[in-house]
Amino acid sequence: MDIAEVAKASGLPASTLRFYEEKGLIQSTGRNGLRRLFRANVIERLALISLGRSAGFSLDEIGEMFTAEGLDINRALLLAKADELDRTIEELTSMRDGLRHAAVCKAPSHFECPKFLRLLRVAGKNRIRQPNKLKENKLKLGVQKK
Amino acid sequence: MDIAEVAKASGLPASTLRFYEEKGLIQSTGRNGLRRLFRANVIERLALISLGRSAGFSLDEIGEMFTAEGLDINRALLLAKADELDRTIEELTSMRDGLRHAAVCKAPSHFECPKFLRLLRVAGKNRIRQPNKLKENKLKLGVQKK
DNA sequence: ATACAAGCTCAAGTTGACTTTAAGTCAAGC
DNA sequence: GCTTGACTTAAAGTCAACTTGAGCTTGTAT
Repeated sequence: MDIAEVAKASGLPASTLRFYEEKGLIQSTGRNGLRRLFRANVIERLALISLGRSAGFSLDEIGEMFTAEGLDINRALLLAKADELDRTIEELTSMRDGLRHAAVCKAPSHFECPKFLRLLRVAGKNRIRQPNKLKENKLKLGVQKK
Repeated sequence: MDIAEVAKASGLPASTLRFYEEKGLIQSTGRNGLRRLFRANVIERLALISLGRSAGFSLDEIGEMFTAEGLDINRALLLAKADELDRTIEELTSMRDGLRHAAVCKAPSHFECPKFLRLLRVAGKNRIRQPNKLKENKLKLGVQKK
């Protein structure tokens, strides 16, 4: 496959594919002139990378996961990330409840509302970065049937 | 209060306070020579800002929330953010379950495991940026009693 | 044979939320 | 009078994950 096909199949721009290759996350298997050639299984790779990103792994972490040939998934790392997600989920949940309460709370100042004060205590940690303009993400992974 | 006191009370470095002032998120009420003076209620402001950040608001969004004097919270914005949190929570939950499953799954390739494939479909959207090195966040908000 | 769209490389730019640095001001203490 | 330390400013740096741009090369269609 050439880069355009991979881009289309994965939903990722060619620039990202080059970037991922440079980072060692994917490999091209040769060139046709200048042009990169990819094997079809790169799509699966990219799906895994996308998945990892969604789960909060950094590209570096993802890179450490697949060694040499094929994808060797580090189970401990997975479980650790799952635990981290648990904590995040809990915090986001309090946050969501707090926001809903704040929207209807009648206390004259939020600082006089006990729920709001509890919310303040819950916050503090767990700052969320604004995601990278995820305009429309159109990952078409129907994990192709050969 | 001078900037050092505010820094201590809020847990935020002075550089961040200057940055927030420049962004219009907090105000200093005057100067003693060159030195900024803050009113005590700036601590509450900072607590709100921290809260907003934790809930996923950008600084710009937070800035739009408190108009002029005092904090005027935009209820619609709050509810919208709460809904957004709901979606995020759902996705993170699938993600977490998927990770836990992947860690124990016996299928020869993850691509042969139906749960894993479902996980792949759930992902796609909702990329999480690595949080801003949140070494130790030590917000000491005991919301001071006058 | 020639045009041209699509690739290529390498370097620099973008974003958001800060942090760091360099250079300067100032009150207090020795 | 001089040092020290806490503060000031403006500008530059950081981080991750990409994106963009300039300028060059190529396979393929006319």
